[in-house]
Amino acid sequence: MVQLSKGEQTRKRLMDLAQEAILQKGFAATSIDELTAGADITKSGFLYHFKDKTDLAYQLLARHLEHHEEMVDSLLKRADAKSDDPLESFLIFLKLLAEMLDELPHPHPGCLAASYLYQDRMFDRNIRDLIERGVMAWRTQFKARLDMITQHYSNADVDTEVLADFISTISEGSIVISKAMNNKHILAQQILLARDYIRRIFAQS
Amino acid sequence: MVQLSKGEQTRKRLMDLAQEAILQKGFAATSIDELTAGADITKSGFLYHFKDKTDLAYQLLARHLEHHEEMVDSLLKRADAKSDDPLESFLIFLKLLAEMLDELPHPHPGCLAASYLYQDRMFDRNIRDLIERGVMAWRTQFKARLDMITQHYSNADVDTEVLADFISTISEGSIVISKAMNNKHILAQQILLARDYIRRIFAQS
DNA sequence: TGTACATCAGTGAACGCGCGTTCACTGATGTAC
DNA sequence: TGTACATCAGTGAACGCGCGTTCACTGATGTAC
Repeated sequence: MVQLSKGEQTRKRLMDLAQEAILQKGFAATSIDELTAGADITKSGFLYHFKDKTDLAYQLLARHLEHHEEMVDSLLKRADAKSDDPLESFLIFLKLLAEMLDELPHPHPGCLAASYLYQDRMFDRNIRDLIERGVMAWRTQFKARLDMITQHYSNADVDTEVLADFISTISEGSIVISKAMNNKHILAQQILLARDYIRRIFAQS
Repeated sequence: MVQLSKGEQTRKRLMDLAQEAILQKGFAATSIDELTAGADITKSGFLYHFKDKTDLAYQLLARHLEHHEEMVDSLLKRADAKSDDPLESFLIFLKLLAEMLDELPHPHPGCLAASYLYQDRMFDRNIRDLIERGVMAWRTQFKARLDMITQHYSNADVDTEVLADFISTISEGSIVISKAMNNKHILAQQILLARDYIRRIFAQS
């Protein structure tokens, strides 16, 4: 763990509080007042760390996308360490992802990008572009894996770009359905279905 | 089309404006003022139709779930008319759904239930229960279909409840990814993948 | 080692605006007898 | 056919509160010479 300075600690506390509140109530309903009350700081202290409220939104999204990328990279690496076969490795990755999500202590709080997308008129170009680049990065990463797989299993006729998006679709969709049903196991269940689909696509017939 | 009274027309205009605004900005950022300005009415006129702002939210969600149910029922009926085989009929349904979504003139504006779920602390029990019952209804309806299919194709080993949720997951997830990438064709692409998966599950080997 | 200055991490008061809600009232239309 | 009353679909003024932002200021820590 990196040691944080006093200012960085306050800043992190504000961002953590903000992320939780935004995922529960939305951006507009999350007030600077409630964050500063939670972080034991004044409103002016908040504005020392963030130039305004949308600056907070931007920083928060950037941090979220970074964390997400780190998490996926780490799982992909662990999967690669377990198999040299691209298909097998990707299936292991999906299994690790499902396991990780199922073992979270609380129900998944939601994806900040999805939350923003359902309020996107609140934000400017910069933020919408950041989301698009984020989702595009997931697509590119998964597509590269799937292209490698199709080279090894040429019997499969598949649009790897659409299939790459499928992983993102299942992730985002299962969060929504999990929230709706108040059932934290839905994420893992749905991801394992996607995994089964990919397995079937490339299964030798 | 049913003829609407003057009051019902105003009410519908308010609800249409509200739904669009909420899907774009979220509930908290959608003000009564902007709706009444759009509907050429005073704020007090709004409160004649809705007892308060959360009453609007409730009515809106109820209407959304009704519309959704009618749409799915109509597609299922059209599919049933084309085949007596439960698997074939379900596959036709998914194709009709994909076609319908792809032919929408504008990008899909989003699902009101998902929007609410990403702001659920704004709402009370009633609204959260309504969402849960809605998603549960989708599950029940699709599960019944899938159970019929498994009876005809007993070679398949499948959890029909999880697979029923899969349809909802893809629907919700593809809306999010479609918004992120600003590409309205993603919904149909993703639903056709889910369709392909179901076809493979029950394909004779 | 001392001093001057810069940066960090905030405080505190004030601002003006927009919000949801309350309340008393009203003209037009529908219904009972 | 006339009259009394009820309902429909609103108006208009006022309310108090919370919001994001601005501005001038400050004590503690770090850095240059």
